Amino acid sequence: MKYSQATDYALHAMLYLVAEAPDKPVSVQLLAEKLGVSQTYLSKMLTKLVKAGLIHSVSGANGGYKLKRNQDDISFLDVIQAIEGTTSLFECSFHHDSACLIQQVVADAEQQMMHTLKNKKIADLVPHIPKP
Amino acid sequence: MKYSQATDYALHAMLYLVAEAPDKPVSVQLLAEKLGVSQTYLSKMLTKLVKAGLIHSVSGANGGYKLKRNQDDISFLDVIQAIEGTTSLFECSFHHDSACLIQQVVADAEQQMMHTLKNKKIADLVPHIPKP
DNA sequence: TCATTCGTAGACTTATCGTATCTATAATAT
DNA sequence: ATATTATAGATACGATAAGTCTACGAATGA
Ligand code: SF4
Ligand code: SF4
Repeated sequence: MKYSQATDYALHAMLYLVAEAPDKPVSVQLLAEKLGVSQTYLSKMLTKLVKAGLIHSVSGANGGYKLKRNQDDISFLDVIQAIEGTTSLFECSFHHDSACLIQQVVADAEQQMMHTLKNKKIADLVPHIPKP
Repeated sequence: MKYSQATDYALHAMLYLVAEAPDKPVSVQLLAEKLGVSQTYLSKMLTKLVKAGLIHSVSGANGGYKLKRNQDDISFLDVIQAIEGTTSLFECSFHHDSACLIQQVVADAEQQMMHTLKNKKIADLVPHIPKP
């Protein structure tokens, strides 16, 4: 069980947007080049981020993507859930109890993780970006 | 991103073993019937649990599986890791920094979850098993 | 000893999902 | 208008999960 590689791309793209966040939108072409991934594929993830309300897209010449919200509001959880979805980590196959304990234990644990990811903002690590 | 269904089966099998834990080993045939899954498939998971040192197998007539450790020592994390493996939730594609922050944030969050799963023992919810 | 019962292991098939590409379309700046 | 850029859908490919089948080995008991 792993996060998809798409999440990896999305996190890096967001980090770039937050770090270099100018007024000008940055094109998927530039981002894709930085990340070493194809434009068309990366655009799928960016579109998901748009639909999640994290970034804003501008069509046409000199268009691209820029942040929508205040950058300090964007957490790791936001990005991850935008890509991976919000379905819970564990779903039992039988459902014979509405308040089942196995499910509840795993859900609890997942909540712990989500809490940490929610409190960590992308902007938090801008000062520490490693050199590519 | 979800836990595999195999984890679901393994957790239920363990719960059954802990709850009904007699001296006599319980056969995969019985377990498979209880869980509504084929014997051969379930046996794969049980074999993983054996290799992880959680249960003990007895060959031959009247054989089967029984707990190895003290049942109070068996945590959710033990079972989950036996099935899913122990590779971390997130691995970046570039690795240009040995102490990368993106990776570290996610790893931290995962640790939170693992901590919760480690403190929760299978035996904890024996008193609350729902009726199938 | 021999047949029966039961776990182990590997090869194998099938289904599902992540990864990736291509193409057509809509929106916008110059 | 034309070039530029995001969006959407179809499609193909590959990896992994899910599940089956069969042969083998170990223990029991008759
Ligand atoms: S015991 Fe809980 S997790 Fe298992 S099948 Fe029933 S409701 Fe689902
Ligand atoms: S920034 Fe961190 S997570 Fe991203 S590629 Fe570099 S080391 Fe990996």
